[in-house]
Amino acid sequence: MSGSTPKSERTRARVREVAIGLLRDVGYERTTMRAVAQAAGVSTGTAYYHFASKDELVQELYLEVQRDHARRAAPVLAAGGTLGERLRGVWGAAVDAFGPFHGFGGEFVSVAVRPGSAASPFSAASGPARALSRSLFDEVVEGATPAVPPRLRAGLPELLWLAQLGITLFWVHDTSPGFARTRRLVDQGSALVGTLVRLARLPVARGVVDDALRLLRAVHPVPDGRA
Amino acid sequence: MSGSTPKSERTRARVREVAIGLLRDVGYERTTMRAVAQAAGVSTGTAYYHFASKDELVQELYLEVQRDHARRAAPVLAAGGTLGERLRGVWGAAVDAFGPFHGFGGEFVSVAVRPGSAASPFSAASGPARALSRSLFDEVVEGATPAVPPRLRAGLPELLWLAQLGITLFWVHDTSPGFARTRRLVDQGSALVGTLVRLARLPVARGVVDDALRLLRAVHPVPDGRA
DNA sequence: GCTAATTTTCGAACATGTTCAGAAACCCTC
DNA sequence: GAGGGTTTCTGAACATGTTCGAAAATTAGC
Repeated sequence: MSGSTPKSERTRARVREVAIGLLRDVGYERTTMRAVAQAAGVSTGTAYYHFASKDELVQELYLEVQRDHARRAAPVLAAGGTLGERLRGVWGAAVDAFGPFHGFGGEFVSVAVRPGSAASPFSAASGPARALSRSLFDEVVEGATPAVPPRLRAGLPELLWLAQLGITLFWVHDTSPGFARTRRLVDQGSALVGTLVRLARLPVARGVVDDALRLLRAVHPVPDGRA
Repeated sequence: MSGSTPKSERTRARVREVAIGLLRDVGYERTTMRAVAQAAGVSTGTAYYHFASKDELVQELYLEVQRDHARRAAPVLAAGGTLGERLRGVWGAAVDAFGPFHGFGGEFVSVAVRPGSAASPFSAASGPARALSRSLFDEVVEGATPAVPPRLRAGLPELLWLAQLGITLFWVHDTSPGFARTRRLVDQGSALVGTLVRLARLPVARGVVDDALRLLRAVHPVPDGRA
């Protein structure tokens, strides 16, 4: 709340940065709390004073990566284009942003998927990170040309965000050089979504689309709460 | 290879059973290796002699649960019915079989999703468990009336299996009483799949279906290998 | 400026997963 | 049944995430 930066904030920031650097360089397992504390020049107790758990430190890394993703996706979102093209750009930017962490991706995903974990994309703690990530897909849908049918506007971004989680899970297990298989998934998947949304305009599809939307609503009652 | 049962097998089986019981009753975290060993009447070292890690013990539990799932799904698969009905039955049986573990589901999923983990559904170690689970969806598709279009037979079971992973992930985070939301997801999701497969017969859908099948092939080059 | 409260830091302590050097039990050969 | 080799078992030891009571530093009140 105050204007100046109290000392405690500086210690916290230092621990945060050291932790992110270590996680980036040596992965989840080999980044011990003792190593973080030592590299930050404090005791382990102090590290725990500022961050409740190791997972909370991982959460900071997530935020950093998501900011990077948003940065990389910005030009795509500003450029216009079809839904498929925009989606391809945003998903592709995600693969680019995640790249450096592939070696430890599994560890991170494992941490993220644990419901209790602060780093879970569904947890309340990662609300800001999730909102940032979600908003990218709002923009993908909003700025598409030709415009996405209004009926789909409400649910589609959420669906695309979930699809990105799936892509991430796939990427974690992808050992092909340059993540070639994940790239293919992104390219063909985004094109497929474009085609499906185009088809959704046909009268024959109305029934299925309604069913899908109802499913989405039934399953997702609280738009922004904890799940 | 021998006919009789050596003593070592008995110790191993005892550890296995105690571990499964503890995991079932008190969850992943509170099931310590020391507790398992003590309850089995051996030392911790002995437990590690028979099982390389705690995850490997969890893997044993998975196998058990999957057998239970298969048992529950059997009558559905024997009964015939439409694709949607059969799918609903098999997915519903999964929710039933998983039920007792909901409290610790997240811990288990977290373990399962770690690529290195023996318990990962994509790992070589869980090949048998995966094959068992996969085969259920082969049967779902094979026995459906009216028959599933031949073009879809190859890829659909894999897709439905993956969808079950998604449902499981959803279930883990589902805190509604009786897993009501997950049940809705299963009911409406299986119906939606039924509708989609029905629509896939229409000429207008031929393009999308081809794209989807191509995507599946491009992304999944090795049908039964490690991924 | 001094005292009391509050914030921040420390480091020892605890429980856990895992390892390992060696002891014990077992099995086979002679 | 004695000796040697293999399998099985043991429990102490290690590193790790986390907790906690107390010390130190800082701030607030007067």
